[in-house]
Amino acid sequence: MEWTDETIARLKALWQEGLSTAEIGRQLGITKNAVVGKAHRLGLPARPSPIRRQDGKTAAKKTAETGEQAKASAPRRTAKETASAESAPAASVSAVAAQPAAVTADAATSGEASASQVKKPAEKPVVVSSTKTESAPAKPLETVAVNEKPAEQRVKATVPALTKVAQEEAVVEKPAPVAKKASPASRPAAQRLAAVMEPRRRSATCCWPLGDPGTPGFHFCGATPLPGKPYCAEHAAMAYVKLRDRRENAG
DNA sequence: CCCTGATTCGC
DNA sequence: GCGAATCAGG
Repeated sequence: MEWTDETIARLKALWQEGLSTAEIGRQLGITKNAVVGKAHRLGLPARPSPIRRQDGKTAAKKTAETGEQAKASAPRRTAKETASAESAPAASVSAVAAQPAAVTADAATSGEASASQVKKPAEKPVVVSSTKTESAPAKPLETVAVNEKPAEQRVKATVPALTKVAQEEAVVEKPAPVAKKASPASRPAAQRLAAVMEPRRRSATCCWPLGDPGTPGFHFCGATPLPGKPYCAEHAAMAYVKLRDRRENAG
């Protein structure tokens, strides 16, 4: 994997948005291991994990093993076939969304998530978390955009297609005709703040992140998004892909 | 089983 | 530095 500034930036952005490592990996066309490893090396903040390993023990065990059978090098390399499981046939046709969860807020609003299988989406650190953006130094208009970025909305990727349809229907609200980028400063601060904190409003522009957040060059796609989606048609196609099929085309 | 993230360690 | 293998919890 060639970690260009581009990919690193995207990793950072997606990581900071709270996407799962596997999710990030799929979008970048790499494995979750690569994502985690890189994130770890970059010193990115560890995100809530239910797991914590009992240190020392396993390490000692491994050390002992390698110590004893130093000759039998690279045993697990051969087990590489196991990895095929990940890139294996994506028979599942059901789920569709990568992170179309934006809907969570909207669905809740309309009160009909029909979420028999939706796992309490609200318990995730969704919208609020995106407020802690590190790209604050940017221009005000970007600050606004940041709060509408992709991950502000993530839902369990396991959301069934049916539910997704229901959600999309629930989202058919008309986005306020607000020219957010056009004249942010022309609006009263209160209004701008309100706009920022309004989770239900769909972005007026495609929020696909480009570049490194926190740097002047960072920007969002900016194209006209699909109705009810944070991305333009082009990037929505990249973001909303079948669960298992993503690794190929992402990137 | 599926998912998740963290760590280790050969390369 | 990289990431597959592995661990480990949900």
